[in-house]
Amino acid sequence: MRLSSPAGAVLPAQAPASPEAAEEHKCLNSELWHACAGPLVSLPAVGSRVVYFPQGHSEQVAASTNKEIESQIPNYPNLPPQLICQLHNVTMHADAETDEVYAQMTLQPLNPQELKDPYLPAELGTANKQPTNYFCKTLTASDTSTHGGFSVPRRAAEKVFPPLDFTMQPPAQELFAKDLHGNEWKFRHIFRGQPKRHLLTTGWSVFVSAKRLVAGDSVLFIWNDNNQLLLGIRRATRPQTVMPSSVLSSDSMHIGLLAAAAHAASTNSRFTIFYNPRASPCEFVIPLAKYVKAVYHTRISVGMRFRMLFETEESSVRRYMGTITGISDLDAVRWPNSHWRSVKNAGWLG
Amino acid sequence: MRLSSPAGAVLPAQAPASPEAAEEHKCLNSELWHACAGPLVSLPAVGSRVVYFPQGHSEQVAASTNKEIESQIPNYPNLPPQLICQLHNVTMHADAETDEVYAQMTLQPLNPQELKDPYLPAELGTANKQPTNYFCKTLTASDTSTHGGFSVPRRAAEKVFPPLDFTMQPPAQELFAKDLHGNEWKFRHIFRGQPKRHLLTTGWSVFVSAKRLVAGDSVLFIWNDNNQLLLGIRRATRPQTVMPSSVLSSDSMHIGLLAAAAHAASTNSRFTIFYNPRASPCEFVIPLAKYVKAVYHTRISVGMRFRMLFETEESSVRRYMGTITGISDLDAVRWPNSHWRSVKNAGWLG
DNA sequence: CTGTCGGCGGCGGGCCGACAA
DNA sequence: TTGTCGGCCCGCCGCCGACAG
Repeated sequence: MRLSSPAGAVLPAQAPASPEAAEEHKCLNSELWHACAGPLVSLPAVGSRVVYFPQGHSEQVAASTNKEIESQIPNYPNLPPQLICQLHNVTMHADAETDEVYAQMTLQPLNPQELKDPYLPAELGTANKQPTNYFCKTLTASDTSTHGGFSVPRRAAEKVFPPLDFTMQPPAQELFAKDLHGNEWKFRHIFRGQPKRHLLTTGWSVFVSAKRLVAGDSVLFIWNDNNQLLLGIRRATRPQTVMPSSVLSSDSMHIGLLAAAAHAASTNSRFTIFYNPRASPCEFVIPLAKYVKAVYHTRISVGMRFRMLFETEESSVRRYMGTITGISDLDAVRWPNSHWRSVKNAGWLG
Repeated sequence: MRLSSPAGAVLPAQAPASPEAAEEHKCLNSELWHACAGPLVSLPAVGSRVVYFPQGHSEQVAASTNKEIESQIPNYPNLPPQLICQLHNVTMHADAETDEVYAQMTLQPLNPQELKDPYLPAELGTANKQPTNYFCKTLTASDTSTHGGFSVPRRAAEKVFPPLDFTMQPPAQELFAKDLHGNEWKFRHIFRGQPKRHLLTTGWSVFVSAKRLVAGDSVLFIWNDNNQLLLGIRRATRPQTVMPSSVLSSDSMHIGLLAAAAHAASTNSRFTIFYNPRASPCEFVIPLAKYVKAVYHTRISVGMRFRMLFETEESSVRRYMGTITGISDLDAVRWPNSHWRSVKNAGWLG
């Protein structure tokens, strides 16, 4: 028998007896999930009211299946371009194969009288506070090579890792870090070399192989309030990384998404969607209060300057300014009066 | 840089410049596809008329997403339990990750007048003739171990591989075999040991790692009429092997499947489905002629004995006899008068 | 005939400091 | 401060025949 396969089947230290059970019942670490998702991703609060954009959802599915939307899709005249819903449930997940983070949301369209309820300020959505004791490093060729280990940036090691005992020569310790699935990984952390530097040696290459990391991907360590070390990854955005599903045609998926929303809207019943923050850059479920504020309380007009937040490679946030050059519907036939991307943002780089 | 990753990224010898292009434009080797699919899987002929069972399709999707069908799904009163369609296109595919074979079909529901056309005998579907010069072996622990190579059954080697030059000591040659994606794999074939036996040595472990084969999986070699060696795999049916998609909820997928079929039926337009022969044991697209013959020309009654074909582990076909114990609809509320699995086959093992 | 094992040789994984950017 | 490299050691990959079922 192939006992320690290099092909990702390597068991991390102290793997739980049943990973599926852990995935199903235990709550995914919220801090780590948000860190992997990035600073710009926030999830609406459970119980709050949100606006769901079928068109945006459709774009995400199109991006995930690498298929542009065909024109064969039937019209759903009863499905409005935006659906105001009660958010009954939000659960955070991570793909078992790729560790890609995504969220599952249970939505219920509201009937006209429920729409009249005043909204609470809390419904604006809680800000996604990134953890304080964490660092994120983009892997170099040396980091992912089999020739050596992982070079830890000095400040990062001092801030995030437990302090080394410098009376030892060389100073070294064992680190245990939990990933999104709750699996624990063991690394040897050593301070050596000339000049001295922090390194992760034994255990590192197993992690790289199992997660199939390549140069350009990023790793992320968090030291949380419970004195636990958490470990996440953010893969570099590689083109053509997703592959078409062989379960259902992309056309049927699009129809399913629309028909499910239309059916839920007509019967005021719950439906379930997946939100992949890193698969497509569009949030298609946003807090109702934020939407109302944006659409009704702000007067948008051509020539107005605006501000956008962008995530840089180092995961900091930068601001860009632009000028609005036009306002129109993207697809006026299918989605009349939709506010989805109705603001043309051409010129924002100028 | 990690030049030869063990995690399936190992490039086989003479890989095509663009695998995606090969996958898209070149036709998958039909012989190999059918061999991997197994002797009981046959595809209807392009241009023929077929019967499509939404209920069976639904079962496949349920099996692929590991989710039982929820009751939230709307009714499609205009969608009959079986849909007679023109089969416009059939393409054979293989999953890029797992090599799992599946077929894509383009169907168009027929209008009432087209239904009156007499059907041709050819529409019964061409029998799936398995290739003659082939062998299939279930991998042992030794075969998948890193300790050694692959032990080739003697008769298989003599029948399928090119003859060795027995004047050499030991007799040996290099074999090149193409997989479903058109990638070529190189193996050293040697006849040695005491007693003498055929072995694949150098190159074998790379193949095992890349395809992530484990003991219990099967490999399949074909020597075709063009004197090419073809190489396929059949994975052992492992429970819980498929994982839920994070693109679309399984509920939405079910709705999409039904809504797509209903829309196509009402407009007589084309729709696309995927058929995964090894994911679920149910053929939900069958030749019209076969269906007509089975339903109308055969009188099915309780107590009647019948015959079923089964695929054994060694891929031969065995026949079992049984007795029909009852006739009923599986889901009389949702699918009244459906012939899908309307024959209860309890007792067929007796 | 063929599955598994002990033997063993050699490649490459992986730990080290040197050096330079 | 940290990315890459030469040096080097040893663990395990993988080729061999020996056996036995």
